[in-house]
Amino acid sequence: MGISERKEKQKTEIRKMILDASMKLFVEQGFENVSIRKIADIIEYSPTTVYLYFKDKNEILFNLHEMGFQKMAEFNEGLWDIKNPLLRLHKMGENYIKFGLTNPECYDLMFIQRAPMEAIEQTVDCEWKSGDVALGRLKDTIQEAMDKGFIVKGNVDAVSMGIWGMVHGLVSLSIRNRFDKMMDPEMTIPMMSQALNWLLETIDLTMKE
Amino acid sequence: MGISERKEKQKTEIRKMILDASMKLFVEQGFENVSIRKIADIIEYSPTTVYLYFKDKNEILFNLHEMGFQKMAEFNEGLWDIKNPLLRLHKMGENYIKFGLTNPECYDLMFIQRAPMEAIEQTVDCEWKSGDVALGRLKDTIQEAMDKGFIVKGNVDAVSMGIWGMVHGLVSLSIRNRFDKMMDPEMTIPMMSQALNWLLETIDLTMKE
DNA sequence: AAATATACTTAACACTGTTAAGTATCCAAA
DNA sequence: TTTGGATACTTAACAGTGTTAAGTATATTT
Repeated sequence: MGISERKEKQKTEIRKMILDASMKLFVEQGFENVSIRKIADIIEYSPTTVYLYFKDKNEILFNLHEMGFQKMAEFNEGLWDIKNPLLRLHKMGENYIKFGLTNPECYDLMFIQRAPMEAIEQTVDCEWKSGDVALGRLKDTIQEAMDKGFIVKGNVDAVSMGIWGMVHGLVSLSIRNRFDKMMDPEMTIPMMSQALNWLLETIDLTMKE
Repeated sequence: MGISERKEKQKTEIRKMILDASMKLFVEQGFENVSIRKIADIIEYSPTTVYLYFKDKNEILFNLHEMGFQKMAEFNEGLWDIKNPLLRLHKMGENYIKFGLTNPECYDLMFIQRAPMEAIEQTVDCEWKSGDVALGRLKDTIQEAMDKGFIVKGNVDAVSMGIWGMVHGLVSLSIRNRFDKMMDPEMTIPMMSQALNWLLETIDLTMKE
């Protein structure tokens, strides 16, 4: 079936064109400028054509959100070679914050915007795979730190949630401008590092006694 | 100048009508249904009249955000009588999470949406007073706990930021549906409590030795 | 009575996501 | 070769959004 194969290829090629255009708009003009009409302009098709390749805008934004996770994965390359789980946890937290602050729009789409989750809702398996994978790595690291007696043993799920909550809270308060009027802009990053250090030093058992 | 006073009163009365209508839409139909035209419909004026009383929609949303902080303050009444700063800190955290989860749209406007901060940006003093007050209370409690030797001494600003970050992170991940596909919906609230307890127990020096 | 200030409205601009209906183009069967 | 149908795409429209310039009554002041 050479013909239907070529058809299929064309289908995925136009899908790629749409996603490329979306990404271009996203990185060059920001989230609010990713509109169906502007995408259509770039790929030189009519706006309605976009709907022949994607169910709705949420599905496009879900794909951008996935690319965000890929970018984050690249950003975290080399982290998984770190043997000491506590040190790895430290670097993971630092990287998470750094990634969020240097890619605020990307982070926003991944962890704040509703659109990608609404796209998942209308899917068959209805799973947030990217999120699961990312949290999984955190859990594994914390489990390992507990097993080795580096931090106090406890509910891994709750502790993971707490640590993720803290770094996400710091990043999202920052990129949604809740720190702007609260403190010197030059101090927010050091302060966030300090907050993370405080948490990780507090749970660290290796330094004590 | 009785006449200009009456004028002024009328001005504030219509402002109140607009805000009442906005709040009505907000609580009955949700954030996405607060539109200038719908507000105008309720108060039985034309949409453009709204702009004679408010600079833009952001200014209206800023006012709703302020009402949110008032609601939160009422929610927290009785907290300030608690003598033990560590216990108070505990209850503050619990209340913060509870408030966020029971008033998600309200919380969203207060701590996630951009609109209120954009309204502040175009103001004269350019200060987030409500945020300052709320964080101030957290700082005071943490300072007190440090002074009394209940928790490890450290940078109050960083610790406050960390704790606020964590509770905000948990609430915002929850109300922006990042936990939905991650765990049993019935377990998220207990899990969040557990995460908070874990943090506060970890920093608690009163139980140790 | 005329001029001016106040309060409000109409109409429009420039957008948004989305859908129903219509039109070419290509491919296969009669 | 011609006809019929699937494929790919477009036009036009719906139902909204925030916002502004310009116009119109009404009321007040000169």
